[in-house]
Amino acid sequence: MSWPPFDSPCLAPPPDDAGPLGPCLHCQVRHLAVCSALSPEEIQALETAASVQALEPGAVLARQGETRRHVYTVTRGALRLVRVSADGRRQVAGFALPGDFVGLSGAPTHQHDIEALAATELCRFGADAMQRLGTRYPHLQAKLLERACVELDTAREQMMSLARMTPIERMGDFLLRLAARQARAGNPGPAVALPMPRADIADHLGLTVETVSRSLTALRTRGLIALPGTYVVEILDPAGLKALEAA
Amino acid sequence: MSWPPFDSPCLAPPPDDAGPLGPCLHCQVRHLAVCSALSPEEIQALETAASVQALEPGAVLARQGETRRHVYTVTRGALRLVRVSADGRRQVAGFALPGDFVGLSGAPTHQHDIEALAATELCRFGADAMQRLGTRYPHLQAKLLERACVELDTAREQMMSLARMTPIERMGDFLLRLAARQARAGNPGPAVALPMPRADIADHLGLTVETVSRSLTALRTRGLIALPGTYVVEILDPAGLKALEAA
DNA sequence: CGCCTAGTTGAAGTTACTCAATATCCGTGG
DNA sequence: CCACGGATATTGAGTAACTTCAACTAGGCG
Repeated sequence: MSWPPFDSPCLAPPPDDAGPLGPCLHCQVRHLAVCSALSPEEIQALETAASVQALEPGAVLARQGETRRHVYTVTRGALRLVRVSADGRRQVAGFALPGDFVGLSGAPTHQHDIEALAATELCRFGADAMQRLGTRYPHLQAKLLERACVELDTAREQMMSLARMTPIERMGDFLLRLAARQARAGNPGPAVALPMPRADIADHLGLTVETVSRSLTALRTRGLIALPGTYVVEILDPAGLKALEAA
Repeated sequence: MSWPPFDSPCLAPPPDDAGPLGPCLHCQVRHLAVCSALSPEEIQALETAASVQALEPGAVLARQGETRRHVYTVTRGALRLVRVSADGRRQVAGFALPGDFVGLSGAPTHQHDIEALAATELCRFGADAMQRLGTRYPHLQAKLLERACVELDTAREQMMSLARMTPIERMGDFLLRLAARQARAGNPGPAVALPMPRADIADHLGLTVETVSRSLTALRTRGLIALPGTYVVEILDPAGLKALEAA
């Protein structure tokens, strides 16, 4: 099995004084701090509860049904959240990129398989430690809640996409969303990396691989995107893509 | 416009000593308390921040794009969360029944129109008051977070349904889910009330009204459900319905 | 009692899926 | 370094399924 090439930078470049926890954990904590406006005390508490974890492409972080013992924040790479039904139908609930939380759920067990799409690094927090921290630092928990609510909004957007958009519109929506996330993570350009194979996009958008391929071709034919490589999309006409959805 | 008949009981029957806040607020607070194992102090704080709101069928609680000033818990009736795109495509993100929270979102504005499907009563909390309460009572905020995570799980289930199920399977899934929610609210029987018209079910499941109608007929023909009235479904064979989805 | 809205049922038309063949990309081994 | 092999992606033709369009039925309110 070969995986799409994908290397994402740390969210915030590690400063020289990264400290004993190493650059990646540091930048993750910095990221959390930036997002949450945490106090030094809170950051210290987070750092104490965290540990770093690395995954090879294809590695499995968790399996559907396993007990949820940790929550994670992604610092590098990419993950997919996959659900497979008894008869083999596959659904990719989402992709986790640097800065995203993974493992948030109301259930005591994981609701998805969580698999690395590329070389991935995460910060791991014990679920109960996180809960204790949340109780001790309400501000932190408030940010977690906000994060969950944003995820909720995203999921509902995705529902709209699945329920009411044509394949081409879904593809455009997906690309714009991915571009926005990569922009937030520091990738400015029109080139968007696709860390996942076509099959994952298909299972994410409720389509077949063939339809995904045809949709990409259609967008290229219309001059909205370019496809310099299998796993790279250049967004030539963001406004045109956006217009697809609304129209 | 006429609305499906729907009357849901208060979650917990109001005791005689309902107090100055009235029976419905009382039972809502009791509900929150039961779900959250709140302390008397926390309950008192909640009651102080809350006020009751009633809606006629068809009344609009909020419009997409409006500033979110409140969060609500439903004590009676039913609501729908609707999103309409620029070109008129409609999506019902979900239905809120007694015991559900409404208004949770990561965005500063409402992401959906929120409309009453029946005579509805809610408890209203100021959004910032709620935030203050959450900071002051971490336990309460933890419950809110859990609630949001459960919503997130639900939304992802819905994604699976939209992406990978046939119309008949979606219909079965929807009915089972609705039955489970009504069971939790105290309705035990095989009879499930549909507080919404067919068009709302269609826009919720990503189908057309016609397909919804045909799916219901198909389920009835297979002996899985009965349709004693337009807005009532009897689930004759829950196992058979469940088997549809997995198969 | 009649109109109007909502729901059901039927026939035709699109659209995305399925099946099949070809092309391309990568990693491997000669 | 090039050639090969396997997997992934693209492209093409046919089919099934859902939607669309249309007619009909049922129920509620004036």
